[in-house]
Amino acid sequence: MDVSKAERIRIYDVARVAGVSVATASKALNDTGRMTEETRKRVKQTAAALGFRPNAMARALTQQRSFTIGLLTNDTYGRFTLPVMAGVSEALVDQGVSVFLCGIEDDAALAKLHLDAMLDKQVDGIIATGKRIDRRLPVDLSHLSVPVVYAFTEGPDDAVTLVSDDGQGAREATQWLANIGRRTLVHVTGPESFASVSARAGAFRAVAGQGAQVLHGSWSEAWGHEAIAKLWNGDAPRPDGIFCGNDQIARGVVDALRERGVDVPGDVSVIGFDNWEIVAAATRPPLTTVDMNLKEIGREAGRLILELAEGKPVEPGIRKLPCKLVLRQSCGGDAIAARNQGEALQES
Amino acid sequence: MDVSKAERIRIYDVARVAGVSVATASKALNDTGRMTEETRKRVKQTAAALGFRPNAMARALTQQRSFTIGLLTNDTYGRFTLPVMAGVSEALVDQGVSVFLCGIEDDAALAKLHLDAMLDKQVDGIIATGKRIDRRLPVDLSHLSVPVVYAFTEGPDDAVTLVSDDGQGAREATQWLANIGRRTLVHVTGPESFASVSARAGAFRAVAGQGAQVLHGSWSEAWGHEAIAKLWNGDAPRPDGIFCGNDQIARGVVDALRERGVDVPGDVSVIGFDNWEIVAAATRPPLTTVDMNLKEIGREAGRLILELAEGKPVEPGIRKLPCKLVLRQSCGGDAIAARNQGEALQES
DNA sequence: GTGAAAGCGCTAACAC
DNA sequence: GTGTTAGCGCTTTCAC
Repeated sequence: MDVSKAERIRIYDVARVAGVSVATASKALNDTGRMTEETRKRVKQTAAALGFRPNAMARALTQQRSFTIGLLTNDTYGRFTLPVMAGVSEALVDQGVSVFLCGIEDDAALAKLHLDAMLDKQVDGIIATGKRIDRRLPVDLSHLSVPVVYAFTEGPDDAVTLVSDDGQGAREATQWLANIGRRTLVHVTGPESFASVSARAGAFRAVAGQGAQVLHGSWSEAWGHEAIAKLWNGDAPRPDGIFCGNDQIARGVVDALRERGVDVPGDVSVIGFDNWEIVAAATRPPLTTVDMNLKEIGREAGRLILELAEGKPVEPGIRKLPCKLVLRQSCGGDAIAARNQGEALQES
Repeated sequence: MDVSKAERIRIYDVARVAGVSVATASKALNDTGRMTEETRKRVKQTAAALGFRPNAMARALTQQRSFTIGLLTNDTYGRFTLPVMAGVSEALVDQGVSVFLCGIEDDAALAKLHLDAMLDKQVDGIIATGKRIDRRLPVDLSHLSVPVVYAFTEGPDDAVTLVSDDGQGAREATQWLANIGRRTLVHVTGPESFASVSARAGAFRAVAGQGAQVLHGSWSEAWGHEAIAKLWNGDAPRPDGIFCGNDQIARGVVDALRERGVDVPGDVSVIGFDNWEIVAAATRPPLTTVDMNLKEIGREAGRLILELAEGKPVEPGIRKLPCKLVLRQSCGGDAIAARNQGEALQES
């Protein structure tokens, strides 16, 4: 006889077996109310023995908390969303909070559909995320009855927003190139229209000098090749350090250099941005690159949405989380840089 | 005055405004029960006017259906899970069903944690998915009180399971190479331990001849390079058609060939497997490759879990969904192949 | 200390 | 046709 499909144990069953009322059982299990320590213990033991698990929906109905949040994203490819999602989930699973994932492309109607479905399901909060920090999702989340946290996507001014610190990441990368002795630096990056591109380019120039060259193109390997063709065929002095706007460009750059017989990292050091494993690890040599710590952004978003859901006050505004330089082999001079970095720190 | 945080409209409000009882309002809105068409219309209009949206949790409590399902995956990277997820979501969002995404790595404890959380939340069903079709998730889903569908991961024999048809995909790819006139075919693929590797290799040999060479290695670009080194430095006749086990290997193969001065697709045709955009599109030339139709697997999984949740009978067993050859430039001879393909079809 | 009773928002029998 | 009543499974006053 199959006992697997047995009905779920309800608190009513626990109460009956433990010889107490439903009310007492509830209080015992939730560590509320007053009662003999003995009673509480007995109820808990019976609950455990029976394998009782409270029905979250019933609980939500009374408590006005569903222990459920929604993650709205327009990043179908998942390059940005997945790490964020992983972080969110990691921060929330221990609190018993589950996450609805809603991919909305850039379709306003689809976004509304998902949003309404989530709201109907009484989510405790919504995390909005996307693929760039200067674009909004095609849906207005500013007047909902549940809290919203924006992570890696643009939100209203008075919202709680999390982004990576592009300036700091670019600064560290450029500084690293300088520290290992590279003197002629170039930044090969994406389209000027991206806010992150300006932020990174600005930081690059602040370290490399205002005259340092910045080349804009698409976010592709092809553009990396093209940029090297421009740099090597032109009249200007060739760079010995190249900081790229993302890993795909960096891979194109490294490939193009190798094809010209230029040694990386012997002759030229290259640093990427994103730390997208599939690209960075497969490059020959593997890319030294800037990691945006998206998972940490996710974790923080999870923590914040939880605090908001619990009614705790959270200071609105944009929070920039630091990036981290990940060392592989495309840069070289690690020992030198480490030493110089150490000195720089001591000086400050 | 901010009206945004206004309390949600309940069915009670609709009933009061429409001048009927709550029961009548419920029936009117759900198109059940009997009443004047006029009453029903009036109730619906008031509901719309007030912006009434039923509380899904309250509804779930009575109906025993939460309109929520769980997606369990151990594919952190998301290369397989994301398309599947997109398909699932696409099939379900119109039905008002939301999806809990749970990444469980290969951690049994984490899996249990997520599973329990979902079960507590009364999900109507669970879709299990992973990164290979011959491995199980680290959690037993076989005796749950909710239906389970396995998509791109191994399940029990009597379960409903969806996988891509590796044999058919490999057959089509190999046949294509033969159709464009390639005579010496080689298959460069992943570790023998993968069931999909055997399936693809078997289909390859069935078309290319039992003596056709199959090289096993890792799923990496590096292995693609290595394989070409072996093939070009050895004594055996060099192939003019190479079918690869995934796109990363294919990219390694194409790069290695180019570096040896071998023209792709002029001298050698290369076909990959996976249609992983980031790899396939960035390869020079872009890869012709086999797409596993993961999104369709997801859609089908969504449809099936819904039928099961509604109590409809679904035939258990493994369902293989067809793969599709995606033409880009690494293969060449499209016109020839198309003609031969056409003839082959007419003959059959 | 413990339990009876009310109620979260909705649906479904069953009266009228 | 429409309304009254009784729950779904749980938490929470408030008596006792």
